[in-house]
Amino acid sequence: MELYKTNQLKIYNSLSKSKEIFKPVLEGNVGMYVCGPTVYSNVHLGNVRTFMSFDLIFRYLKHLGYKVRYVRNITDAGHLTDDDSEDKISTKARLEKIEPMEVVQKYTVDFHTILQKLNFLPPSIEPTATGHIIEQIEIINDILAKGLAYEINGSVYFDVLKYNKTENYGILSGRNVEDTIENTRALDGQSEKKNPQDFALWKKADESHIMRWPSPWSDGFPGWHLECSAMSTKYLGKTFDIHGGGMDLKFPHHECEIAQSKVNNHVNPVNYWMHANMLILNGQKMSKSTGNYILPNEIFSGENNILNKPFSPSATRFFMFQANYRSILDFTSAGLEASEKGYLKLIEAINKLDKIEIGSTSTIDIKAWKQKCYDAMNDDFNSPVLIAQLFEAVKFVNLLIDKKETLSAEDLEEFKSTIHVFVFDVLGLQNEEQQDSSDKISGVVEMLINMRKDARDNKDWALSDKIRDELAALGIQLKDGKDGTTFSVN
RNA sequence: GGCGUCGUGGCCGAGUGGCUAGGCUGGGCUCUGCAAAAGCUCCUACAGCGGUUCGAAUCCGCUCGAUGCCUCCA
Repeated sequence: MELYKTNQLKIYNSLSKSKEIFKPVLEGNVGMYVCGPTVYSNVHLGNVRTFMSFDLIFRYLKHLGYKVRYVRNITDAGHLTDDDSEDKISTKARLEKIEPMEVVQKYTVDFHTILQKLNFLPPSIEPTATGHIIEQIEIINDILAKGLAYEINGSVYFDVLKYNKTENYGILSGRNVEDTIENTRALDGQSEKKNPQDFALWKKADESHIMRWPSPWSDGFPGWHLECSAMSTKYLGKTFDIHGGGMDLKFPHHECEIAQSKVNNHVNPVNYWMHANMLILNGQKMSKSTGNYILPNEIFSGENNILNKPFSPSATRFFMFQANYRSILDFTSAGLEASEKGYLKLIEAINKLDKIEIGSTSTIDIKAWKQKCYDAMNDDFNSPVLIAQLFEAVKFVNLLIDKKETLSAEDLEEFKSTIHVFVFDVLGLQNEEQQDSSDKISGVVEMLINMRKDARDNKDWALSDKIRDELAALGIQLKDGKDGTTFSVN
């Protein structure tokens, strides 16, 4: 039987601002859409955090036995820069003297490479905005026909005030349109709009604009909120289960999506809105536009001004999951170092699992422990609490090896498989320690351990300590236990 | 200015109307040739001020502080 039938999952819904019992539209199936990156520069760690949160959610939903269609788009057109109406992709192309689609390709590859290093599962569908121009034009036609958009000078804008007469623009972000009117006065640069809070569905391209498509209104490009509506509807239906993204997209982006889809399809597009919180650096949100950010590769290589040393992808992953996805997380060297130590401790325990001997009875309630792991994840994907339970498991492992506790064959098997499920399948961590110590290194170290044992038996402490210290200098730590010496590679 | 979120022990970070978070750091003990590892153990907390309550860090109000959005943004 599928696990989702016995696990009641609760999800925090941004729309209701409360945790709700998750019930998919179609039993056993989940449709999930997450706003992906705009590929005009390298993804920074803040971007990655959001995607990582949804990678965890994707992984857990799959583990529960749901058939998940996970759609994460690539925004390769459509974002306006603030100084003019050129879009971000073509601005960058001019700066770098290359074709717009070359920029798109370059940073899409970068995005995929980074996510692969961090052991992400690929989404089911990864559609691009430029691949769905026709669908977007269809939606604009429909909204125009329904009288909730208007055309001016070849551009089409969504009429927010008219929409708000019958619907609630601000339902997600808790705003009301009147406030928006008062407070966008200073920023009202685009005078062709009827009202400052109207947003573009289609923008006419000027002469210098390279990325452009024909449409009934002008040669131009789609507005930046439209692609998500078009692609989510196309692949997941008019109403689907989960829509995710960063907290900063709540307004206006997701608000606009709701408005577009409601007009287009007459139904609420999303049942559960999920928003991942921001990653903070130097007390400020990480952001490309302010320059306050760090790139994943800079973390892995150590080439940055923030961290004292390099950190592996799994250590970085572990750091992220030690905080809840809905909490603001502060990125610091000390924080990463603490997480790395915890991660290594966990992996070390996993590598020792095979040393546990089967006992005749069980002195630990493995079923109760396992249930706590599920309870944590069922409570809005509470990864920090799951990790706390995994550290309980580390404690168990050491006690079992010391024979201070015992497990029956059946319980031991369940214990091992549960650890593997949560550490590798759900959290998506990798056993980096094991990969680093090849058979050859293991053989050499085992030989040195034997030599050291002889020295210790002869009370030749000088030689014994020399072997230990020189190995330590190479990053190989020896650990003397009751049943001999083991080692770990850092 | 408007709409939000948050303020937990040395640090990072869960959670909750009365009952242990967890990790890192520091102290003690056990083990050990010594150390490390491992085990046990100790330390300290819920921004401030009021209110509700038998009882609040947890609910309500105010104050202070931080931060996000309101303009592209994960």
